[in-house]
Amino acid sequence: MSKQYKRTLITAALPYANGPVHIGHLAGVYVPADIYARYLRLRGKDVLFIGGSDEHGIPITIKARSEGVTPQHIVDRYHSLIKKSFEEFGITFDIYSRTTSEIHRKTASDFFRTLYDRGEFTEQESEQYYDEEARQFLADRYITGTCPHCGNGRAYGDQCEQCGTSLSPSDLLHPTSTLSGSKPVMRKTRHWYLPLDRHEPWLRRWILEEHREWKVNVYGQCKSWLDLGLQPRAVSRDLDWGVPVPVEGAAGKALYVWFDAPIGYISNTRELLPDDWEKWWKDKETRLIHFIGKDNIVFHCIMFPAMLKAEGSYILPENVPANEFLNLENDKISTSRNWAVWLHEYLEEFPGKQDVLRYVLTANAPETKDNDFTWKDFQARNNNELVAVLGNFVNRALVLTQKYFDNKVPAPGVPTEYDREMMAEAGKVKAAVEYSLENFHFREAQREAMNLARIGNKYLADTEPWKSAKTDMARTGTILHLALQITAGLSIVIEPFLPFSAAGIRRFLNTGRLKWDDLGSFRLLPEGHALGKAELLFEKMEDDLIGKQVQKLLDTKRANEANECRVKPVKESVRLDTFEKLDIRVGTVLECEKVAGSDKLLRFFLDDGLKKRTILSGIAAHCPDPGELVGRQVCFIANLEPRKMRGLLSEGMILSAENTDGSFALLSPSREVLPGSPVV
RNA sequence: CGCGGAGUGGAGCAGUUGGUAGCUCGUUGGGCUCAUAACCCAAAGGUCACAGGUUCGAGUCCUGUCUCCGCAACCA
Repeated sequence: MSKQYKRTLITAALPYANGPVHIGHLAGVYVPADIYARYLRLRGKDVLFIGGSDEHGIPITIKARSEGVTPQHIVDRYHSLIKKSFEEFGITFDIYSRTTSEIHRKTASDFFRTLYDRGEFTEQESEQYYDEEARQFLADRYITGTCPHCGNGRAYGDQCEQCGTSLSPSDLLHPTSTLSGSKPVMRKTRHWYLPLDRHEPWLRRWILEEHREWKVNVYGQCKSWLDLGLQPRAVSRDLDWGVPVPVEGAAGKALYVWFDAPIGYISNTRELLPDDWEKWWKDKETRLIHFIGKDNIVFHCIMFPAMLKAEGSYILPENVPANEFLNLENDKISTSRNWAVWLHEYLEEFPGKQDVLRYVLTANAPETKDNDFTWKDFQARNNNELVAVLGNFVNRALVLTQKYFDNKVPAPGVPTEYDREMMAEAGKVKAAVEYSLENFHFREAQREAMNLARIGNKYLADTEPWKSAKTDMARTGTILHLALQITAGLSIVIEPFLPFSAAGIRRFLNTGRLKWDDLGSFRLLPEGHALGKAELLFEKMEDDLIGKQVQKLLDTKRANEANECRVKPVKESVRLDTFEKLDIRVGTVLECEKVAGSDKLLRFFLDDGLKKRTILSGIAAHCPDPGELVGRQVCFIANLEPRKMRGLLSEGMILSAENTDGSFALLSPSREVLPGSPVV
């Protein structure tokens, strides 16, 4: 597959405009896509990098409804927020548009119509639940009811999360619409389907035989779907928010968001280049690359290619480098639970530190498996790698030149054997970075780029120009000359990854933008060239700065827990005789102390009217001062089977009520009663 | 027994077609002092999730088991 292409079209998954962009989106899609685009541009290649917001679909209408605004309102808000933060973050889209644009409506509509006229769709009638109050057909997930298998009253239309069974909405016993709370009714509806089964043979050949080089997660996922057998897939919905189905008698129907969204790549190209867009989508010498996350694989590898093939005049993607997911502090990133680092907030709270986030997300990119982002790692990578290795080297080279050579590039003497070894080593960086980037190994590529700074640091440590300055200025000049050339090389090699810092180095060196092919040369800065003013490229981050971010997440977690602790549904009914088996009584606390060696356990001695009873209870975290409880009366279960914990025998269980925020309250009689009184 | 991905020194990751287990960070010791207590050198640290098998030889191939993530509702 070493085919030569004239140009590369890069697309990045369209973010869904019902929320802002977070670090997961960045690490998975936008940072790698941007690195790739910047790299190719730096090499002088013909590149187009397309992005945009995905603004249709049911979730946006639901969000709008819940906020009492129009869907347009929602997408306007998030589109502008997302667009602005991408710009500020240095994601260099050639165009960032949106699927509510007029040109998209026309492009998607025409695309559908072409396939329709050509008989590429099938039509099917089916019965679906309809919410008469919300006047909307209901997606499976928006219907809840009782699970026919386990009786869970909160099963969804597609799955019961309690017993794990897959369901279809008609299986649910008492279906309820989550939109309005009303009882949905079955209604007939008619939809258009893309018969993927018809496309299976060529998809199979195209992916499984002609694209074995795709990443294993992508290839494996595709193989799995193909082996399972593809099914016709609906491409329309009963919905008024979206591109209307351009067919007579299709009032109230819109294109399914997954049909319309990838066409957004085409519409946005068209918007940017009204007269010239076709060569990017229809010329065999264009290489199309989709950057996406793993959830999107089926759409970009199977459905969209099938659409393009059915239309007939389009090229197919050459590669789809999908990443896995990034977690945040050991937990799944979640928009609805606010468990995320939001790009727009980062930009506000860490002004001028775009490159730090870019660096960390690339260094820890989920290329082969899910990875974890932690603030501690963020801090460590900034302090130990960006500051200590890259920033420090640049600063050393510049400060030394300032000190000994009046801030001008000194004359290069004859390089020593050792100098030449270093130069050879530095020369290898270019090919290593290229190799990794061309195989979409961004993590490795960035590490290779950083190696150039490591080579520089080692060179200075080994040659010790601060020592030779005392005896041999010519030699010192040669050393610094070479160190400055490395610095200039750094401004090239880090450009795709750390564009803001690359610009900083160029400013310090008082030089313009260099070409990728200049990388490896040691003649980038002429003798006598006056340097600019040196500043620090990166600053150390102290614990309190990072601590604030960690605290912010802890607060979120707490808020979520309080939120999630809503009143639970009542358990299954029990007969009176079952209840009567329990022997609940009142006892008076005689002693109460922490159990040595345990964080959680308290040991109670109770007067239960018969004897001194020992009960262990796991509530120490809530009782800073166990001694305070002495003399209080509490309720306990007297006939619970005794159990050993930490070597001590517990004879019963003390009853307490747990509050939604996790705090608790002991149950006590409202006035004093005799120890041993039964609770009835 | 649905399908795909992942499970490698304290942390995060590489390991191309099977041939003595690498990198970054951290730790310990030493060196240097131009530099943002930064830099350089060295060392310690792994039965490559577990159990079998193929092979002269397996992290790498095969079989089974366990754990985590995802799977056409939203979501990178």
